[in-house]
Amino acid sequence: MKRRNTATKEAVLSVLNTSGKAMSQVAIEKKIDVDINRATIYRVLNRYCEDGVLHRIVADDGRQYFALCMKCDEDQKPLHHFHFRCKKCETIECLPIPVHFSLSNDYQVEEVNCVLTGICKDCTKGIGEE
Amino acid sequence: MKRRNTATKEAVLSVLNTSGKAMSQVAIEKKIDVDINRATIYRVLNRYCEDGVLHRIVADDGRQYFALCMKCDEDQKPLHHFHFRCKKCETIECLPIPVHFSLSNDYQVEEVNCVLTGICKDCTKGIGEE
DNA sequence: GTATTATTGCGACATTGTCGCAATAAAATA
DNA sequence: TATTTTATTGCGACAATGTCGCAATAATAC
Repeated sequence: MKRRNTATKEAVLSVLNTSGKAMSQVAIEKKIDVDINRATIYRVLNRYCEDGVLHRIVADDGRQYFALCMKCDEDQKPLHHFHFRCKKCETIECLPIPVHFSLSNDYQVEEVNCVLTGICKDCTKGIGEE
Repeated sequence: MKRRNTATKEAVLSVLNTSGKAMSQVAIEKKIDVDINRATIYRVLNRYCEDGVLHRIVADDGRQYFALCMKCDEDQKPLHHFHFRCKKCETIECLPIPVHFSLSNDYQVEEVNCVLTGICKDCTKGIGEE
């Protein structure tokens, strides 16, 4: 299925790009200046995930977050990495820490989802916006 | 607040004990012979988590799972470990694989939630019940 | 046996994520 | 440029998850 360029898609990507962090649908909707339907945002995000533009993180708050992940582009292959969810500024950032584990090969690992939760660097230092 | 012994609480713990895996509220409710209210199960589970009897895992399906985690008792301190969610038999098991990461100490890590998803050992071998 | 209060069932609620349908608009075609 | 094709969108609805307040129940202490 071919993809079309729309203002909506670009707006979503732009928000994620400038934030540099993983964002939930709600956070994206808040940051976007235009008014985009909730379901549409989810569809745009899901399509970007299919196309490998974004990756999805499910945090321990049970919500989905979506990130562009700059780090992925530096390496050839996007390695699984840890994420950090800050309870204070309510953002999720991709940590440049790869996830390592060794599992007997009768397990078929398809997805890796690792999230650390707490207070992030900026908020610890008091830089984080409330 | 003191805790009281009730049939409900014991039934929930018993189900988790015999299963040996992490279970969701729905899975627990299905396995339990008696009829227990949904909200009550959640409250029982949350109380057990507060008391350190259970630990909570949020999987990448966005749902909470609760486990007794035998491995935790062998060591003095319950180390953070990986979990494996099987898409086929829809169970989550605690893997005896500790989670390692080093993060600069201006991050305050409060929770660790690591879940691998795919097809588990038993289901790969065809042992897993459908 | 009685009093205290932790626990439970019930109903209600907010939130999240998805889906079907009709309307819209981007891209391809003539 | 005008027309066709069909990807995208908005809207409404839905199921599922997890929580909470309230009144009723029952475990423990007295």
